[in-house]
Amino acid sequence: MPGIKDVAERAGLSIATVSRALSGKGNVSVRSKQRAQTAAADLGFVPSYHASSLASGRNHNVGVVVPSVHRWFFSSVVEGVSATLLDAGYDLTLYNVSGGEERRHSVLNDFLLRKRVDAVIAVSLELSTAEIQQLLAIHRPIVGIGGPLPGASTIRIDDSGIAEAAGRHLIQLGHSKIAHMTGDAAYDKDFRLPGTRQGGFKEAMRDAGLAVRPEWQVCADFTIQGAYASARRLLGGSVERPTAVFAASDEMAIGTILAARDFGLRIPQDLSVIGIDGHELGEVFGLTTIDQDARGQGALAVRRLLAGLEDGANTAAEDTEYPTSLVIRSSTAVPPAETVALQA
Amino acid sequence: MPGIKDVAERAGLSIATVSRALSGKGNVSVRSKQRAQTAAADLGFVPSYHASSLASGRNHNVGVVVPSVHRWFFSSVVEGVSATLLDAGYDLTLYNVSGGEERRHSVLNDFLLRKRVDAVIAVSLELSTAEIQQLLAIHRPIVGIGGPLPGASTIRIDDSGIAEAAGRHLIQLGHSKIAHMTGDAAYDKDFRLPGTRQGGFKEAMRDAGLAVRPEWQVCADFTIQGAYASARRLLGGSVERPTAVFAASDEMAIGTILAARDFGLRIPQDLSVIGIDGHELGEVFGLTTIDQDARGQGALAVRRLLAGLEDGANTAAEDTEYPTSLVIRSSTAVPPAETVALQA
DNA sequence: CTCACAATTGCAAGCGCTTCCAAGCTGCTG
DNA sequence: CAGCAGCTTGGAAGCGCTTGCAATTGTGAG
Repeated sequence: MPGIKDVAERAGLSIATVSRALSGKGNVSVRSKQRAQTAAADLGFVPSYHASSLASGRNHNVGVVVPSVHRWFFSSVVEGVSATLLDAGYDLTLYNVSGGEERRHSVLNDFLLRKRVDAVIAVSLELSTAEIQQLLAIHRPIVGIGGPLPGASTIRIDDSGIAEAAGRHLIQLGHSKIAHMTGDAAYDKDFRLPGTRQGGFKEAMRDAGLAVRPEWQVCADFTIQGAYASARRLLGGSVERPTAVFAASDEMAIGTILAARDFGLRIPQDLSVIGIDGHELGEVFGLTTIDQDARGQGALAVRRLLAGLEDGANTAAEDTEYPTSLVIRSSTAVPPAETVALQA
Repeated sequence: MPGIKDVAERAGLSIATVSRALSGKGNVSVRSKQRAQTAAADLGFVPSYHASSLASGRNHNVGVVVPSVHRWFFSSVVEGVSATLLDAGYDLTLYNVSGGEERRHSVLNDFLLRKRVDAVIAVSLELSTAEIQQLLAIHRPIVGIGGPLPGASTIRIDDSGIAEAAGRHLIQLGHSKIAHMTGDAAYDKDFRLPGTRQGGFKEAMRDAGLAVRPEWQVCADFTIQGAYASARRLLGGSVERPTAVFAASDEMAIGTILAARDFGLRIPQDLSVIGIDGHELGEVFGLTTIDQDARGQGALAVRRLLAGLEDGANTAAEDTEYPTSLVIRSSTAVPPAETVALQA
C-alpha cells in the first residue's frame, strides 16, 4: 500500500505539498496539484483515514444510533442518512442498540466516546441529560430524529398535530366511534411518541365533543403482527365495535385491516382505518395515512450536521419541524348508515 | 479529554505500562494493572481509536456492505451482525449501496480501501473478481452472505435445494399446477438467487414429471407490493389458474396471498402458497415457509471473521452452508378436489 | 533594476497510542 | 553468595498524515 511519501517521491514534491494538493486545502500551484494527483492515481494511493483523523481531528464519520434497523421508520431514516453521507464522502457507523439496555449503555458510554465520529445522529432515542452532556462534552454535535433531545438539535414531525389531524379526518367523515391503537408503554419510554400521538387524538375528540372510550384505546408493538393480534381483540371482542380506527403507525393500521378482513369487515364500508407514516405497503391496502418522509428526515439531519461541521461554526441547537402530508386513499370513508353493535 | 499520559501520571506508571495494563496484552503485575484501571476509571479515560489503530494496525471495525437496509433479509442480517459486533467491542461501518451503481462503485473503490475496516461483510452482493482482489490486496478478510463470492469465504443457504424442497412439498400434497414467483432480472445480476431458486424449483418439477408452464413463471421485485401486483395478474388473468404458488421470498408469498384474497380465493383451500425466509409476518398469514435464520447468518459471519482476526491466522476461504428448516403452517394443503379453469 | 509583498513550498513537530528493546528486579539454583 | 532466568518496567521510535512556521520563489511597483 503506497503512502503519501511514495506519492511525494513520484511527484517530485514534498509530503506537505502533496497533502495540501490532495486535500484541496491551502495554496498549491496548479502544476503541483496536477502532479500530485497524477502520482496518487498512478500509485492507487488511498489516504489512511486513521492517520488523517489523528492528525487533523476530523473523522469523516458520523455515528447513527437506532433502536433497531429492522423497523420501517428506522431503516427508512438510515437509508436517507446513508445515501447523503456516502455522497459527502463520510462513513456511517451504525449503532443498533436493539436487544438490551446494556448494549445501549455500552454504545453511549464506550463506543461513542472513542472519538471516532464527528457527530451523532440519534433516532427515536431518548437520552438522559447526563448522556447528552457526555456527548456534548467531547464536542460532537448531536441531532435527534423523531425523539425529544433536550439540549441538542432535533428534527421531528408535529406528532401531536398530526394525530389531531388524523382524528379530525375521521370525525369530519362523520365518525364518532373511533378507536385508537397506540404503542406499548415500553415504546413510550424511549421515544414517547405513542403518548404524544394519543394526546393529539384525544384533543381532536375533545374538540369535537366526542368521548374517548377507554376500551377503544388499545395498544400494540408497532408491528403488523402485533397490531393484528391486538385488533382481533378489539374487533372480535364483546365490546361494541368502533366504526373507525386510528393507528399510530401504518404497520399497525395494516395489522388492523388484516384483522378486520378476518371478521368479514369491509374497509372502508364497515370500518375506516387511518395510519401514520407513508409506508410503501400502504398503497396495497389503500391505506389513508399521514406521510412523514422518513428518508427525507434522515437526509436533512445529515445536511444540517455537515453544514455545521464544515463551517466549523458551532451552530446552536435548533428544533426543526419536518412537514407531513395527509394522503387520502380508500381505507377511510363515511361510517355505515346505521351502526348496530355486533357481537363476534 | 484525558489521554493515556494523564492516566499514567495519575497511576504513577509509565505510558507503556498503562497501555499494556489496559489492553491486557503483555505482562503487567497485578498491582500495576489495578492502578492503571483505577486511574483510567477515575479520569473517565476512553482510548482514542484513531491513535490506537494507527499504531497497532487493528481497527476494531468491520465494514458491512448491503444493497439496502430496508428489505427484510438485509436488515435481519444487519441486526445479527450488529449485535455480535457490538458485544465484541467492534464498530460497524455500514455501506448501504442502494440507489445507483456509482455509489456502489465509490464504496468499493474508495471507502473500503481507506484502511478503516479490519474486514468486510458483503451481503447479497456479487463482486467482480477484480473487486474481490482489490479487497484482498489490502489484506482484509471478506465474507459474503447470501451471494457467491469467488475467492472469499461465504455463508449461504442451499438455495437450489431449498427451492426444490419447497416445490416438493407442494407436489407431495398433490399439486401439479404450480406457479413460481421469482425475482426480477435486475436482482439476478447482483445476487443471482432468483435464478438459483427457480432452478431448484424446476428440478423438483422435472423429478415429479410435471411441466413448468412459462405463463406461470412470474416475477416481482421481492416486495409485498410488487408481488401483489404481479400475483393479481397471475391469478386474475385469462390463463388457467394454478393451484399453488411457490414464491421465492416470504414477502412475495404474502403479496400473493393478499392478491388471492382479493379474488375471493381461500388459502389454502383454493390456493396453496409457500415462501422462503422465515419472515416475522408469516405467522399472521399462516404462511408455510422455509426458514432461513437471517439474523443467525449475520451473527455467524461475524464470529467467523473475529475468530480469524484474533487468531491472526489467515484462515482460508471456506464455504459454509447454513441450515434451514421447513415450517409448515396453514397456507399449504391438498389442491381442490376438482380444478376448473376459472376466468376472472 | 531593486525592493516589498504575496504565493508556494518544505521542514519538522506533533496527533495519542503501541510495541520493541534494554534495563531493573526478584527469587532461585549451584 | 555469585550468577542467571524470568518477570516488570520505562524509554523511545514510530504508525501516516496535517499544519504552523520559515524559507524560497515569483511578481508588480517604484
